[in-house]
Amino acid sequence: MLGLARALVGKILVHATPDGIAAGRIVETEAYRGPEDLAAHSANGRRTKRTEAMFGPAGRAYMFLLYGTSWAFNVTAGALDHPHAVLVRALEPLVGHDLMARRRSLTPERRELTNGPGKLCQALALDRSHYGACLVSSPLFISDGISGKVGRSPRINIDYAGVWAQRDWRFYERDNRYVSVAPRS
DNA sequence: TGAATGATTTACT
DNA sequence: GTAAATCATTCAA
Repeated sequence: MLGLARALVGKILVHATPDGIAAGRIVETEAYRGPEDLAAHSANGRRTKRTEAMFGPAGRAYMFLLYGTSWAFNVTAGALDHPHAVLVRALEPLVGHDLMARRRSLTPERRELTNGPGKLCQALALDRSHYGACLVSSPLFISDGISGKVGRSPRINIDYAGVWAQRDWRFYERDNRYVSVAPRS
C-alpha cells in the first residue's frame, strides 16, 4: 500500500483524448488505507456509491468531486473488498503543455498547471466519466518512469482524522517545483 | 425530501 | 493571510 504510493512517484500518467495527448510525471501521492484509516472515504468499511470503486479490483481510477469545484484522481489498490487507494496530488507536465494550458486557462510554463489534485484533473480533462476506468487498457493509463529522491510527510488537509493525520503517508519527489506543498526547507 | 459536508481552488485584503 | 464558491454524495427525517 505505502509501497504502491511510493512506487507511483516518478511514473507517467497519460490521457489520450480527441483533443490530443496530455501526460505528466507523478511527483506527489498520498496513501489512503481503508477501512481502518479514518482519513479515507472508505473509513470503517463505508461502502457507498462513491467509494464503490475502491472495493473493486486494483489498478482502476477512483474519481470524486470536492467542494463542488474540483475533481480528484486516485488509483485503487488492495485486493477485492480491501478499499485502499492512492491519491495523485501533483504532476510534472511532460506532453501536451499547450493543451493543458488551454484547459487551465494559464500559460504553459506556470507550475499552477498541475500542482494540485483538482488542477491536474482539469489539465488532463479527468472527471466522473473516468470513474472506475481500468488504467491498463483505457485511453487513461500509467506508464513506467524514473523518479528522483522521494521524500515523506504527513498528508495534506485531513486534520479532522486525528492521529491518522500524523502518519507520513504522503510521498513526493524532492526538489520538484510541481509538488503542491513545499517540504520544509 | 431536505440539510450538511468536504483528500480544493481561486480571488481578494 | 482569509473567505467564498459550488454540487454530488451522504445522512437524517
